[in-house]
Amino acid sequence: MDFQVNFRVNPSIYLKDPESSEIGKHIIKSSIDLIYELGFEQFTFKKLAQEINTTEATIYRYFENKHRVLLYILNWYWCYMEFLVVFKVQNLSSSEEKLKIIVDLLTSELPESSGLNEYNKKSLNQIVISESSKVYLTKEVSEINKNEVFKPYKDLCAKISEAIKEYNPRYKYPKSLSSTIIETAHQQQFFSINLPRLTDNSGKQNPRFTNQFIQDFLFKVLEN
Amino acid sequence: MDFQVNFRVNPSIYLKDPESSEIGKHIIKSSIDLIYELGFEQFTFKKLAQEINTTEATIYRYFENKHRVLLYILNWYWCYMEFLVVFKVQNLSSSEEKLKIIVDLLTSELPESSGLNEYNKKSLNQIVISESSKVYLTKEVSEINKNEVFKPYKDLCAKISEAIKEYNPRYKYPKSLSSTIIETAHQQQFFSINLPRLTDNSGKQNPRFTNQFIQDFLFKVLEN
DNA sequence: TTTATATGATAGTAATACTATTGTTAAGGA
DNA sequence: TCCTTAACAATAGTATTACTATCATATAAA
Repeated sequence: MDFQVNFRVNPSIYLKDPESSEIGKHIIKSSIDLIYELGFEQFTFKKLAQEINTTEATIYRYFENKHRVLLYILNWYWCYMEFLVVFKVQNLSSSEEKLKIIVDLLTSELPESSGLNEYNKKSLNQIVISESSKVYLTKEVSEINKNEVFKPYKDLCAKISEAIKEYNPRYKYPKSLSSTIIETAHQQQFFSINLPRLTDNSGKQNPRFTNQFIQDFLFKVLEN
Repeated sequence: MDFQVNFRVNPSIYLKDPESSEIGKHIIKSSIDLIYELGFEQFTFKKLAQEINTTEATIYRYFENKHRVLLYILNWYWCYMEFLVVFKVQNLSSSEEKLKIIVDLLTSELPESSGLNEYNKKSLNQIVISESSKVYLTKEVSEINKNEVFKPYKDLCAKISEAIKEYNPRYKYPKSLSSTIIETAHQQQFFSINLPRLTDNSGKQNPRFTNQFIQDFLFKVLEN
């Protein structure tokens, strides 16, 4: 299956829709590459402008600031992840299978399809792991949350919690467990690479480690 | 019990030991207040200097940059938390009790003792919740990790994983489970306040929620 | 053809994240 | 006692960041 997937990202995130022009698409594509390369703190609109041969002024016509760009990228990711969850889980009768698929999706790299202006999935993946929490860990969360900009994250969380409830309707914390496995998926991958002594994956560098840890954990928690 | 606790923080974090002078102690104390008040991004050495009636130049003699100050504060916190864990868990024979105490410590506010130049524990607590991951979620993690600056975190993690192994020696992921409950303790508290739909604590605002969630899942995971 | 819109080019500002220099004071050693 | 050193204050200065503003040009829509 190879088709174009697009999501309508909440308009309050941007000033001008980056999907509406070539330069806009270029902004997102190159932002993903640059944030991956430099880290979010060192990423600036000036560097981005140089990269895509335009000016800071132009980029500011699309986004208020770099935080909004990160928010846009993550909104896209959350929407895509929810789409993948829905898509891959449909027609499955076993709720155990559903949960396994979900854990796979959360801990594997995004599928690299061959669309033309596709984002670099490897970079996007690393951004999700290393930078995603910076999007809400800010003094202005409550303020920006008023515009529903975290809705795709909440929707993804709700979708996963449905599968959890299906597997065990008596479990009391389906949403917290969802957000925990989403965040833990990023964290344990980050720790495995950068601070392995915070994991049980030091040394061997088992690429399936996070997957195994979370799956083990999830089913034990949901056991009766 | 009311006594002075001090920890020797890794000297590579600072240029001049802030514990060695009044102004140094003032730097840490006021940094905690200001980072809490402004958030880490808006916190600057200029504002800090104004707050304590000194100059930027003086602060730069103690710390290379504000990231190091945050690292110092969190090192102190991790050391203190490990101390509390060791202290409160000693003499307990039941490993179940030990784990319950640990979860309590991770999800409650730090004890407010009455020492003189004590840090504001409420602010410190919020900093741990909202800012702690910024200390490692940076492109330079591996670089700064070489100086052992995350050792207190790893030690805390190791200490908790000992209690886990004691409770269930066959559990395969004690360290990952430790780091997961530490991080989840912060996350779920943050989400409860700021993005409650990512939790099962929306509306009611149960202050014991995070505690109950983590205790529930910890014992289910460690059950045989 | 007119007109609106998007972009490019350029300039400018306030704040940030530093570095450097110089002078004063106070403590410690000879 | 004098001499030295260290710590800090005061000040200045630089490069970069995070914007905002202005104006000219190209191009696509009316």
